[in-house]
Amino acid sequence: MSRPVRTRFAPSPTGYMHIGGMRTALFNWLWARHCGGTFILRIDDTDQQRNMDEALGPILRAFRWLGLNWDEGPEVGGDYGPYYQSQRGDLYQAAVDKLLAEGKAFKDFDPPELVKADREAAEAEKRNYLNVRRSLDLSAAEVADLEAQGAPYVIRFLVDRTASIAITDHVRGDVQWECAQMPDPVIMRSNGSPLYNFATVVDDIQLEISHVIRAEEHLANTAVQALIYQALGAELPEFAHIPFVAAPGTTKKLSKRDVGKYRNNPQFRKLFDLADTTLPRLGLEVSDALNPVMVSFYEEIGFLPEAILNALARLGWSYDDKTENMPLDFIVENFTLDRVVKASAGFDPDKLLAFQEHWVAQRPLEERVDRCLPYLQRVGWIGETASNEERGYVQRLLVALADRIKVFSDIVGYDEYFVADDALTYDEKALEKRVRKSEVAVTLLRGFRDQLATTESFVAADLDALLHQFVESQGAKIGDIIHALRLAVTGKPAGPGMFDCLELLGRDRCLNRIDLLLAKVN
RNA sequence: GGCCCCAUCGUCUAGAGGCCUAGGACAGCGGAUUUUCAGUCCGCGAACUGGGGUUCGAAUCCCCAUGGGGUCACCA
Repeated sequence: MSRPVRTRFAPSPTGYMHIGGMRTALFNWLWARHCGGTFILRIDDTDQQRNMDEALGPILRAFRWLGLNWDEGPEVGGDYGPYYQSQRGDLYQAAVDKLLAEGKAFKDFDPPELVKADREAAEAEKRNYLNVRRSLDLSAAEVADLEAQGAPYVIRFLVDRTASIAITDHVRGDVQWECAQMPDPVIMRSNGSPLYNFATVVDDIQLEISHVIRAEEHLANTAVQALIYQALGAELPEFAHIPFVAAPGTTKKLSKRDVGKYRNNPQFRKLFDLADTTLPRLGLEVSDALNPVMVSFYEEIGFLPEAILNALARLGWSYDDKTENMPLDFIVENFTLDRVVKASAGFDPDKLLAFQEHWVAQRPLEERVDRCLPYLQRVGWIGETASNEERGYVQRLLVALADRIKVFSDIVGYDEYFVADDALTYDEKALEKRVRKSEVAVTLLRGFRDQLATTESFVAADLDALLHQFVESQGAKIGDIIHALRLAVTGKPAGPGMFDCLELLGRDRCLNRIDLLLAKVN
């Protein structure tokens, strides 16, 4: 039990990185880093024949974005490579040959249709399905004959149905199974490619994986895998079956297949709303690869890696009874398997947003500017290379916006600070209430417009004083005009402090916009 | 259905027999600040699935029930 810690995450190249899978990867990464061990990325592509760059790109990108580096795997290589299952055929073949030679596996010549019929028959009789070992009755000569004829066959691992198998799991404790009802799993297809349950064991042995940390949904697979370890004469790794990530507010596994349903999930709503309003502005749209179940969504929409990492780490793991906000290095230092809970953990968008707010608040202004600029460039509100002037303006805007920017793409919702005066859009409802139905407001606005035109200083504090003096001289209250003023210069009923808005926009734009509104209501 | 796993506030969790009239965080609600929104501050409501045991004592241990979930491929 004292071998070096080596953990792995073995994604299938699907073209996207699932948030639940990312959490599993994170736990593997954390354990390796906590122990000063090695974290490996292995690509489980035994069943894949698509474009590898396209399929793997988003996955590696997610790891890079979150800063989860891998010590061995694609692009970085390593002493145990290759790290693509599709390139490790020799290993699987050798293992199969060994099992075959020792009588621990057999060639099954039953055609797929027959196997299927067996299964359906069992089902019809409400009997538990067990594969029928017809091929086991074949003599050596018959087998040789069939092979000579080129008859297709799969290779099955021969389960000892009198045995039982047990593991000690770091989160589940002791778990055991009786093998009596266990079908002999196919370990190699008729085309010679290995199946997951087999390949993963062969790989984990060869890669000297010390801890297999994976989601609970793999617990059932573990029985046959453990049997294969034994048959191959290998020591079992340590297992830790962590709870799976559930859909918000449910105990059902978060699944890419249910993305459509999640739209109606009240707790998921916020994220989908964010996706629906912001993605299109960025020239993107919700898709199978880009939605709140996928890591790329959070990157595109402008979440901070710290927030995602913090939220993911807290899904099924805790440090103590009060610590919530934790930077990665703290988590690495304190992450242990014994503090992983057993019950499934529902992904909580609200909590994620809260982590995001916390970590954004920690970032220096300069960095927040840097993170917002790309979005503004994407929508064309500032130049491809931001001028110092533009940068300064965005910086002042961010100061005024303060905590209102939750995710960095939120900045594209503040078009009023960038569009031409005559392109400003107005909140109709507020306009009706605050301007059209309020003669006082219009009158005051007209009067204050002249004050703004002639006042010397156009900085927030002075404008504040100016307006207060003005309303006092008119025998009015600030509330009588301020909403109309806000509508006039920003078109919106809410936003940063009024005087910050005025200063930010500057005299010309303010006057121009007030005139435009006044003309509009007359 | 077989096998396996799980069960504390709405959610994420703390809790490893007395520290629990069950703690924290998020969300919710109320109040304060304020020109709006966001924020901030203060406060409130909110949970041990049920039943049997074991024990002086159980959220914590055991059993049963109930409920929820996962998995049963020539997918990973």
